[in-house]
Amino acid sequence: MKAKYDFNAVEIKWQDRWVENELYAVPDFSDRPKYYCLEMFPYPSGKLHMGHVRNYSIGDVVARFKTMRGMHVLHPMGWDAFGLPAENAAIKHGGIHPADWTIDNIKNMREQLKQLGISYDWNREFATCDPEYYRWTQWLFLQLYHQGLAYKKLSAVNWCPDCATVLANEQVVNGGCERCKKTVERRELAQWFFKITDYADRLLQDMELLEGWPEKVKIMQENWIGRSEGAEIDFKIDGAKDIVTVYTTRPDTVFGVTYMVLAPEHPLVEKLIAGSEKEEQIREFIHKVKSLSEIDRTSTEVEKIGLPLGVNCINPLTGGKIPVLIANYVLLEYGTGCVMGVPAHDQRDFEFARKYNFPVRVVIQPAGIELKQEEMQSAYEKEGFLVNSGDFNGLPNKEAIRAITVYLEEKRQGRFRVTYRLRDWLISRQRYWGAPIPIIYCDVCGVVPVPEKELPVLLPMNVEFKPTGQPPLADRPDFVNTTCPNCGGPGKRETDTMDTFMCSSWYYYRYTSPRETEGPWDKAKVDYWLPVDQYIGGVEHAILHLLYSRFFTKVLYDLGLVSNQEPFTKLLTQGMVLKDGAKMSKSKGNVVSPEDIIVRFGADTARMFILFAAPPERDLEWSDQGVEGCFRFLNRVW
RNA sequence: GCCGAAGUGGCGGAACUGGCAGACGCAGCGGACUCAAAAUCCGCCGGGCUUAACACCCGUGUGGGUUCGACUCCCACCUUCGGCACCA
Repeated sequence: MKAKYDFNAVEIKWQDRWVENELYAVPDFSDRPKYYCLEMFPYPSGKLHMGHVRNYSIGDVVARFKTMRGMHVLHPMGWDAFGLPAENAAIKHGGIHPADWTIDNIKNMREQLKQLGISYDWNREFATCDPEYYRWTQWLFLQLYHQGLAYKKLSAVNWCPDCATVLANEQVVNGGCERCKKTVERRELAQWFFKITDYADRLLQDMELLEGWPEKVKIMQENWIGRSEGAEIDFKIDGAKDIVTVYTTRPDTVFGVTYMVLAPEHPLVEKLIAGSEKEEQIREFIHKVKSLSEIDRTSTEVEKIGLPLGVNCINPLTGGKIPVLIANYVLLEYGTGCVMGVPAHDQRDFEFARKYNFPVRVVIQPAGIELKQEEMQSAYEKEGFLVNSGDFNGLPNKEAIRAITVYLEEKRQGRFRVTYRLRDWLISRQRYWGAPIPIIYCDVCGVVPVPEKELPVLLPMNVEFKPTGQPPLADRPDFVNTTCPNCGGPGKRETDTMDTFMCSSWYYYRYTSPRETEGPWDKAKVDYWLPVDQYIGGVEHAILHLLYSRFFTKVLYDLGLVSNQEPFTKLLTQGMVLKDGAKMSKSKGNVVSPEDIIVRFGADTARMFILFAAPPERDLEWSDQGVEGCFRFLNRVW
């Protein structure tokens, strides 16, 4: 009879031999066609979970398949090692340094990946918290800075009271912190931003290059960028020199404007109410709206409240006077922070006008029916022909959009404008465990970038970790106080660190030349290997990580640092691993640990089951019996 | 509300371009081996009507339609999941 399938002996024997022979070490170049297979690198949280096993098993199959087909395959692994959990662990179990915690976890997870038998070239491994790595993260920040793509501005930011840190819009989920779910508040802080909005159009247009991406991911990015075409129109304030500029996608309805609404934070508001008798009342209202958390502020459930400023503006087309107010539903960040109210042709405006008794003025009539403002039960938002609109009467409203904008442009009271929902990328974090932003503030010279030869700006090791709201680095005088590289006078270092999404926006270039010291990478090697032929990871990165990586690639392309316009040719978003119909999570207690499975059945059983049980892009329902079935199968094969 | 995806046996899921629905695995049932059990091996395994067997009928979320032929295409609807959400 055949010997029993002793998976333990077999797996260890071969894994040792792979290491001995450096079987998966990949030379930098080859005559064979290249293939770059990449799985999203993990955050070293402690141990591998089934999602990792699935992700890396899929990648391993692709890499091995392409190798067997005679291709020269790059299949590397590394660590997304900066981030909050390390710091939280340090805060929670005092005495553990985030660096030690992270390094420990990496050691564990590396061991587990080796046990799984994934065919990585471990010679190319790195962690984003290595100074030799974040040196180049900082260098890249400087490149963006020199391009005018990094800027600092005071702005209301999302503040998580629990994590005592600022969150990107992207990290706010349903008004709560992405990590701890705590309701997010608003605070004014000076923050560093990247001008990703400058690239909005290219990010949108180049999506046609991404044939190997799931349609779903492309649509999500498209919606996130949220391009909209319209016009800016200037309304003069009656009896003053000031101008209110609105953004609208419906310039065809300008004749129907019966009120005007500014965001409470709009810069003009202060000026308009100064000295007015209602000043106090208005201030109070503004304060109330501002203190509202993001969740209350943006919820559709919340009642729309407006407050007249006691000022009128002039409709540039009719010359008529229109009352100006402020309201909680108008957002400063979108468009111009100001909306014109057209109750007859916008449902939201219709409801608002009902509440505050603003007139409903019909300016678009559908063919065949006559709309009467007194009888309208809802706004008419569809197509029609212009009425009550002076010289534009009779025009189909689609044509009127263009005609009216052109007319306003000639009068210099309006212009075509494209707006995006996408906001600039906020990269400042008031946290310790991240790459320091390489900037020095000098009383004489102002904002001074750290000279490239002085990089990296090292993260000091000896720091207190307490969520005081002050960045921990600010408590270290020997870090903060420095000399200005420009004038040699006293300078203070920036104490914010960078969003970890920044570290993960370029790591796939680093694998091509992981020990490079003259630059972030060797261009010849990047040109050889990039773009990544197959990228594999969870859908949860459909927007953030993938959009940021695309943005970075375009900036790098413009700087001549890379030759590819897009980073990832093909993308596979694998489904989640579920148990009992829910995502595996500690809180639900339905976690199956890869370790146990490997001990009981061996890595091959684990890999086989996870590949076999569901198609890669679909969610996978965990089944203990299915695992046993795979194990039995392997026994039979053996 | 808007955008998107998915609904197939007891379960996970196959079915590539409109051509034998249910591959493969799990569970279940029957058998072999065994004193017995586990393991292993063999057979059956959507429902109905039959049943010695052939044959026949119904079946891919619901209701219509196109077609010689529909899980597959078209229209309407229902359910579930994911994303966005006062975006002017």
